[in-house]
Amino acid sequence: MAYDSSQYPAFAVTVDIAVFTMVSGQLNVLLVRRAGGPFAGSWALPGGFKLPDETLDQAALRELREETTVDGASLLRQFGAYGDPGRDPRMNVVTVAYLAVVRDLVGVAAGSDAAEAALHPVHKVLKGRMPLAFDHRRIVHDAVARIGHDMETTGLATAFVGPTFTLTDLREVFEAVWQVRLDGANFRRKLSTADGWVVPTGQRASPGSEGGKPAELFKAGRAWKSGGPLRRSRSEKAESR
Amino acid sequence: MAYDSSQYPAFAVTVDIAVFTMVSGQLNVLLVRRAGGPFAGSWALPGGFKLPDETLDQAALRELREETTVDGASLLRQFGAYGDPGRDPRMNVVTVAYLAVVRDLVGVAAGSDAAEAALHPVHKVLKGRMPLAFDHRRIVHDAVARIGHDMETTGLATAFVGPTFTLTDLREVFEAVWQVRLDGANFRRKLSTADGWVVPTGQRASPGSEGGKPAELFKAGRAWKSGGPLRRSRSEKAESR
DNA sequence: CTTGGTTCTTGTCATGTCGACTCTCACGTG
DNA sequence: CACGTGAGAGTCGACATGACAAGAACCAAG
Repeated sequence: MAYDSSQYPAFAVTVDIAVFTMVSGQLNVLLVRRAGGPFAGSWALPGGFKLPDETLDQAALRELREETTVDGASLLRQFGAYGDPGRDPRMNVVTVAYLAVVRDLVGVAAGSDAAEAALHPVHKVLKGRMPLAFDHRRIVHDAVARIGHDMETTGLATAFVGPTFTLTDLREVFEAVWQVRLDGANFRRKLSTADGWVVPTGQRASPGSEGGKPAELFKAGRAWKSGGPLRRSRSEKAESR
Repeated sequence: MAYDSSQYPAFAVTVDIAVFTMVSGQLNVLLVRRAGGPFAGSWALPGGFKLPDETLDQAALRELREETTVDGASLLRQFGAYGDPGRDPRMNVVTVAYLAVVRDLVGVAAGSDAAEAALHPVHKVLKGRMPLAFDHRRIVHDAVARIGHDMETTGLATAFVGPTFTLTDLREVFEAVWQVRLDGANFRRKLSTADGWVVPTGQRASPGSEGGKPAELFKAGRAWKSGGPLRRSRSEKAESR
């Protein structure tokens, strides 16, 4: 068996990154409008070609910085590879998909390869008739499923909130991603039973215009390193989203 | 932006498959001895190059059949992509890793690209000093972690046992993969509380040479479609394996 | 055929967790 | 200063869990 590399099919390898954030209680995903090439003008996930001298993780980080102004830092997470024939009309492309969760997406700007960048509610992207380039709709769908799953087994939920947060902030993350309603009192009991989920800061948030008792501000504890505090019930998990 | 495919770095894309099975209460992985090329003579995961006109899933299925006599059927599961520079000395290769779980691995034979195929206990591969080709040791490590994880959230555990099984058979799967000891009585209670985990067949297994009451034979119920019956406790999950 | 050892199976009990609910507290608004 | 609102604390019953004990069904040795 000879190892002439020319006898094996050549592929381009790309990375695509699904960046999620919370906008007024709704899960949103960052999309860019393609400036050229196939699907020009369509919304797509930010991404680009992997270079030979970088790892996949590094490529994802680089592309995210190039196409948007998001600095994904350390919360990039690979979750799938997509290589169906014909998924890119130009050539054979296998893409490795990453997801990231950020809390503030204020400086969303388009990079060199993108004409525009904007946040879109996930439910509109998945359920509505909003065509995405390539198979990116499927990738977004898988990413959302992965987020819901990882919030059970990792501390991913804390990535949606800031360094300090109220329990209501955190609860709304679970409610939005899992599409459930959680009892605030039980949520507090679960999170504050001496486990290290949340650490009180002593400060209080100022109530909204509708009044109410000011909520305590917490920061995330150590327990999130090895899992999440809540698990979806079997019936909740069966939801299709 | 021009779309001349020659201006983008070319990669070879491969699929590697980690096939796991249970041998006398121990988790084993199927490895092949490389017949030629880099790492000739070393043990490696079965795998090979993806072709342009097939999906990644199809490539994994094909390679598994070519290099071994395993017919992985529908239980192939993609779990990661690996593309570090230099992981293959020949060229730029990105590999997409799959895992499979089978119950009977009697007809293990080497295919065209492999000189030999054999099962190896996972703990020897990971902890002992058994060098694998490329970064396959890391891939096996990730695959084992994924199996342990998926056994909490999918019905993967049932893939280790046959169409009918005793509760002890099934319990040993959890014990071997999670490296824990489970109480047989509580395990039975959990699995048989009218949920549809196990369905009695009415038959009984014949006890081993050491005697004992013959165990009931069950078949898997519907509940495994949407999760697993057991969850690891936080302390168990912290184990490094 | 009896005895001991082994495994499977059923049962019990104390403890812990979970969902649902009520009540009080502290704020803003009219 | 009442009132609405959201935060936080407490209660209760249902259920799940871990630990353990005891009975049932088999094998093997004496």
